[in-house]
Amino acid sequence: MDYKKLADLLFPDVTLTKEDLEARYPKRELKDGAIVTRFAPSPTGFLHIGSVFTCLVADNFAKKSGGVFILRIEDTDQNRKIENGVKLIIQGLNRYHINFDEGVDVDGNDYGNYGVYTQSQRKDIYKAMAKYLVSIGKAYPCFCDEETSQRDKAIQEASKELIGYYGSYAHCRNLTYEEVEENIKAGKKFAIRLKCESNADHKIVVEDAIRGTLKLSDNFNDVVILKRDFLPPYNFAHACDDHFMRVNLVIRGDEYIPSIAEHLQIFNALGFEPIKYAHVAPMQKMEGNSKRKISKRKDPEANVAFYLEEGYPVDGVREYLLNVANSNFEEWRKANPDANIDDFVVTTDKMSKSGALFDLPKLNDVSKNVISKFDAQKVYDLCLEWAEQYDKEFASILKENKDYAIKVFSIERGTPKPRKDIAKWNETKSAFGYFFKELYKPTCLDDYAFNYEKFNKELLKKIVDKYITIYQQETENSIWFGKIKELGVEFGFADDMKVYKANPEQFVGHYGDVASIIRVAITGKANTPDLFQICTLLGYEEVIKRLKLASEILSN
RNA sequence: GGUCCCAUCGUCAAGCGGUUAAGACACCACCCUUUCAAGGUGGUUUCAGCGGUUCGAAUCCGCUUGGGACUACCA
Repeated sequence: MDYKKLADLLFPDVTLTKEDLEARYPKRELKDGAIVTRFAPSPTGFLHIGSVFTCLVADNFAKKSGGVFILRIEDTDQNRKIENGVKLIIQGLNRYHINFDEGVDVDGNDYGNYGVYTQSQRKDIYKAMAKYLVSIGKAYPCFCDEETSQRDKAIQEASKELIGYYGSYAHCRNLTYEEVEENIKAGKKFAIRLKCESNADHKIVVEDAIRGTLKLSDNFNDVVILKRDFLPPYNFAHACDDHFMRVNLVIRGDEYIPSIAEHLQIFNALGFEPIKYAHVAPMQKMEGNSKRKISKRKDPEANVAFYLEEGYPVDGVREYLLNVANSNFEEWRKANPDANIDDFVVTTDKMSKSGALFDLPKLNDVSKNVISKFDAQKVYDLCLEWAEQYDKEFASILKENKDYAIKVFSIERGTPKPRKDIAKWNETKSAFGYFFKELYKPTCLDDYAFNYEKFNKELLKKIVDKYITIYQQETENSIWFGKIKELGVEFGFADDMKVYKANPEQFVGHYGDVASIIRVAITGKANTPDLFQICTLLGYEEVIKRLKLASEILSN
């Protein structure tokens, strides 16, 4: 068989050669150990949080090693492609401060010397390489239709044989030149298949950067490397693109582990150096008693939009994800509490082999810590940015009361032990809303269970009423608090915690309880920052107004 | 079904043949207390099971169980 002739018959228009491509995409001149890697999404839906995770890791590898991080769009499946898919991905990634050295921008323009970076525009490369494989006898045209493969599959299933296109099921593997020519003349469309030289009994051993040594069964299938539409499936595009983009570490989800053998076979047939892999475990989610991969369909938290909507600060999510990525991150953060997150070096050997369960409470904790370190201006800016998109009412209140709002956010901020009231911006309103007249809702004090039988409605009202008569705008916290204590003593509360603890039955409660009553009366909340500062910000009139309101509600 | 991957507290996890089996989140208790938080201290809870190898196993090897992935002209 003259393979060269066959190749020309199949690809009469293709003149591009492997040598041309090797020359067009020369080896990169980078320092030793530089990692060239890529993120290669398919524009088939929203941006998945797992993608952000993988990108964070990949970006870190590339940047820290003096390498390159590439964005490549894998849009060879024309059926699953969605409108604006690419834009969605890039914008989402940019929100999380992930930037590429080469790739495609939001407007679809390429940047970098190893492009183009969109697979549907790289057809000439795939065709050239497919032609090359045919010309050296390592690939062949396949005219089989879907019916044939369905039928074969049914037979294989029934007889418990391996499922695939191999052996006697590889109908087109040994077609003669004349038969191929005849089919083409008849107008039959064809795909290109790799001529597999191995079998399932053969085992291969692969070193994975995360998994370590992997023992896999070899591929036995004559896999399709060029579909009937002459676009490659993932396997062939992966080999051609990662080779010619001079990628040296492929970071991808572990669902690809079973196809490593197939991919390496393609690299080998092509005469490419085998590539290194790092297979990342996917994020998981609890369902019933078992874990499962976090799913685009079922889980809102799979979509990065979820975190944006909830108002998780970008730095909080990034920090959480890094926490999941590398077990020593926490240690590093402890040692470098104020360091920039970008200074952390992610390593493959510290990456978990099994998928981490997405832990929202942990995210909240991380996020609270991150926010607690922001200054008031930053809290204001980020919160407003969030509110403008997701809570217009709150946004306009923030804008109208900018200086005031910043003062609110300043309470106990910038201290060695800053408050940790909020984990995400959508909590700001409920945590600080009472500061704003528009959002303050008086609450019935009696609804609060103070856990003391003696705390009846009448007593509460008496305390509030009395406080109204003695309240003054103080300049000193100590004076203000002294009055709270005095007020308590008058109604039988202890003004000394130790005395109270020694004989709790002798008192109605302690000064903390008095403060709580006043706190709820003024703010409608049991948990707030320092009440004195709140009163100062609110101003005398407003405080009195609210106390009167509280008293009124109690008399009903 | 076949192939492969994975398995330490409720969750994230250190661990690499000898440890009282770290730490973090969550939960509980206590302490501190000029309120609320924060903080401090302590606690509950873990090596999936069974067999080997070894003086010695969470660690190495088998099997079992459980979970997951793949099994497309999807990626």
